[in-house]
Amino acid sequence: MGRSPCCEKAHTNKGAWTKEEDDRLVAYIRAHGEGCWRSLPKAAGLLRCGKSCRLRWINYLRPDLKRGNFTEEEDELIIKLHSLLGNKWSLIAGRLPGRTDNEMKNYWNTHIRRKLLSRGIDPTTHRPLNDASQNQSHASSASAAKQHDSEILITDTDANSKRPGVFEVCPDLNLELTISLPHHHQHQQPDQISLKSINSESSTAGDGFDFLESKSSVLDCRSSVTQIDWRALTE
DNA sequence: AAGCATCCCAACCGCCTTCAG
DNA sequence: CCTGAAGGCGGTTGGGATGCT
Repeated sequence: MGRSPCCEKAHTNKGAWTKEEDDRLVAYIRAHGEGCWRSLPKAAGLLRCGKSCRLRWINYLRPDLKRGNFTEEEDELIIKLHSLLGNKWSLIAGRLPGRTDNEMKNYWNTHIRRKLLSRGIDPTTHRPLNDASQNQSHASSASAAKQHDSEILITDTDANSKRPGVFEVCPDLNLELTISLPHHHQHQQPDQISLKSINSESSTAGDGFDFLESKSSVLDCRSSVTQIDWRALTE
């Protein structure tokens, strides 16, 4: 049995937002902050589903959004993050300040896919398009992420749990990714999950992974729910 | 100028996870 | 522990914008 609808659909608007609706939503959130999305529409005088309000705010109305074209640096960063994370758009977006997961997803599907294809690279596997046998015998990290999700891509902090093959797409990358679980409750000690590269023979992260230069950088994902700690182990 | 095709992106849908009761 | 509500995420779609013939 599916979940009940998030709101009373019979009395909600759908489709494009009007200027007035935007104004109401912005004014309400400025006054009260982001609170309970379910109750927000009624409180703000909007005939919208709470989820719709949340999406509109996060993807379009938030003041910290960076609108406009993506830079070449952002393009390359997105490609590299996608090769590591697969279609984890919210995680990728969290690495690019002012960008949203929806924007990332759209941009990937409309621009970057094409860009990679024109380079002869499979946008799903990040391997050369004519490398069919490789594609079959070696699951990329992206597809691995899709198929096995956290089971493989996210290992625990125990180095012994490393599994071969996960990071084949970036064999010389020595990367540790630590994901802190949500801090909803401040009293809780956040558990940590980390990603470690398998092949640490090469000590340099020199194949363009400049974004990993800093030894420890914390990023806040868009939702502020998850924190990720990327570390390049470049010793 | 008109009609059609394609592109782009905002918004929706449905599923999953989290958490409170 | 179980259940349902709510938030969050990724996939998909509708329709306006743009390009092409």
